[in-house]
Amino acid sequence: MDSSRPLKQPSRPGARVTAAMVAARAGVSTATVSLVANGKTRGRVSEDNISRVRQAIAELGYVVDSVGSSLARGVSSIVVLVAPDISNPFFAKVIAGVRESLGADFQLLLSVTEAGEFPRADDIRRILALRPAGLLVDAPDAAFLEDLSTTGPMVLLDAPGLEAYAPSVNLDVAHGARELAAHLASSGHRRVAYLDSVTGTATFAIRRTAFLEEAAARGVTVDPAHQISTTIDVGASAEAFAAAWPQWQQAGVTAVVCATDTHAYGVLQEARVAGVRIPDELAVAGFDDLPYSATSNPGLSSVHLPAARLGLKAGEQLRGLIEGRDLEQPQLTLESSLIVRGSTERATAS
Amino acid sequence: MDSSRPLKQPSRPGARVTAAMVAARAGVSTATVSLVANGKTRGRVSEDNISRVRQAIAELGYVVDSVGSSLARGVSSIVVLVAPDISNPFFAKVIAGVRESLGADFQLLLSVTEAGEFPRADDIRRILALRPAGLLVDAPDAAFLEDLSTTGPMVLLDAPGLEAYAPSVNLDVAHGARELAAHLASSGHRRVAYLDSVTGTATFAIRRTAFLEEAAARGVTVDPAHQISTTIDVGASAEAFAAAWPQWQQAGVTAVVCATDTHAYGVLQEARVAGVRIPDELAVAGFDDLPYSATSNPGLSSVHLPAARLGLKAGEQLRGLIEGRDLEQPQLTLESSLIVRGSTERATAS
DNA sequence: CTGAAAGCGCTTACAG
DNA sequence: CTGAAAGCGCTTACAG
Repeated sequence: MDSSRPLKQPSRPGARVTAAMVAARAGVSTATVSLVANGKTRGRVSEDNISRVRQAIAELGYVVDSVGSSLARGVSSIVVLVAPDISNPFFAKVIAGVRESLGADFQLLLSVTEAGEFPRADDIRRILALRPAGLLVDAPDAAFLEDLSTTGPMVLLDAPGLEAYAPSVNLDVAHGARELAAHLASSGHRRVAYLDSVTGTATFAIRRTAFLEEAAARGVTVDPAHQISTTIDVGASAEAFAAAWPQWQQAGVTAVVCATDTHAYGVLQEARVAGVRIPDELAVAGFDDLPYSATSNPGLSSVHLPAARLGLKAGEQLRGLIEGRDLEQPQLTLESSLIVRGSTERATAS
Repeated sequence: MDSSRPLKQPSRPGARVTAAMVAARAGVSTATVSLVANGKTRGRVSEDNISRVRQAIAELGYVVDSVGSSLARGVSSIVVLVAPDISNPFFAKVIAGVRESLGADFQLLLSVTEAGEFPRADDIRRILALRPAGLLVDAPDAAFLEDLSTTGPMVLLDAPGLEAYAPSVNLDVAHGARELAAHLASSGHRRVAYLDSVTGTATFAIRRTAFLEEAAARGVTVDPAHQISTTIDVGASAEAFAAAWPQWQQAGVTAVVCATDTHAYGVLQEARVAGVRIPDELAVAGFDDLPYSATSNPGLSSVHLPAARLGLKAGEQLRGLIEGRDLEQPQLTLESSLIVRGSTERATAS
């Protein structure tokens, strides 16, 4: 009599609906409710009870409590994404890809640390205490993976050279780097500078090494004195370029390759201030192909990396592991390739 | 005898260390372990037992299992951030701010939906089933908040007009919008177009309304026929501008205001293609002041919004609620202001 | 100050 | 097909 509110509104707010309440309403045990709620009725629950329970669930607005469920099962439905830096548009895309592949069955928990730094053993413990269904680890170093020593499902993203630790999805940045070297060489550049990222992530070493090798093979000189590095930050990069440019210019440098587009934006910005004409006086290129590289003036030549696909594939692989499937290809590599824009297209291509 | 491995390495990997194991080692009950692990020993545990337990915890590498803990307490240590779109550099900064204020005590769970869409009742239930310690909701609509009807701690971000639902942190976008109108008026513009976002988020309505009002007050005409809208996407915006420009030009439009910098990038891009000189032929401005707005050529005039502070403040407020404190100021508003750059700085300022 | 015990909500052998 | 019961790991009155 005191339940004057319409039943459509699933229970009064605040009062948690439990399996016991559903069981009582449907006239069955909580075991049966659990079976129905989890779709494990196959040959274990009568049609009659299935529909009773379904109705009770609908009427009460019951949702399986994931804390209780996780405790009983031993794992939660949480997938943890460990990443060193998310204030990066590239990373936003990776996340979007992960979300897409994970779907509604898993919740994505972000474990972020200071830009460029990696979680310590402490943080890891706290994460593992959540009993995640799986782990996605972006751009880790070996030390971190040693620390981790988890036995659960795990997939690495952008972790070249660490394939021994877990199934991985990597980017073939070397390919794009070589294309870039070839492009600059064929445009007539003979002396090139390299603006690297200070982050010790493996991908940056590969970008640089592949570029330097191909450049050397094509007769392009990248003097060690013309290789500098800064944090991934427009301002820091602009400053570093401003400081280095006079020497570079004097040494006959006509192009600068940046480890990320973000670095390149700094160069573009400072070049404008300093009156350096791009691309005629200096060609500039980056990696990542962020959305704004198509918009800057001139457009920024950049090695395109499939961020969303990286996240998508990693999520798919992880799902496979969580569901206990054998992965057909534990190691995936996604292509990269150079997008040429105005920042390297000289009128005087050789 | 069979434990030949060094004890420093906290237990053998894979074997979960429980409070019972710690209790056994320290020669106390699990109740005491719990008290020590949670720092609730004040007048309840002897110094002696405290140090025994601490030592056992260290030796075994015990970490409180958060699933068990959450079930017993009734809430988890998870803070859920509900947001309509994260593939947006603006949002990456908001997240960084949230992380900073939340610290190590809480885990940040991202609940993302399709760009521009909001979670349905279904998704909400699944989130609430995690028993979050608190909710952070970015740019919600009233319908969503009605659905939510949660009683737990919740803080809204960028939710102007919805202060009745929960403590909020908002951005004073109207202020920047008015500054922008004043700036364009004083630069001599008399006919201006407006490129809006199709997302029905309140902030966009406020940006537009405030701009239109101030423009009108200053004798600047924004013909309804010159107000169009697209998704927040460089390409979509570029296309829309390409289609609209001939008419705008004919009608004497000399400036276009974009609801976001992302829209503005599309305009800049297309303007270059179409040979429209910026700012002389057309002035362009946006909102958000994304990092690349300082770098584009010309630099993009934009209303700066403090993204990181938005996340930071919201996180702080939420912590307050979770800890049961009364908020001194349940409603916070952060300033916005116009940053003038080359895209609106005509040589011929009146 | 301390520990035995109940309970959080669920899942899963197990016996019927 | 069904339900009583044990158990997941922890926290918190409660009695001592």
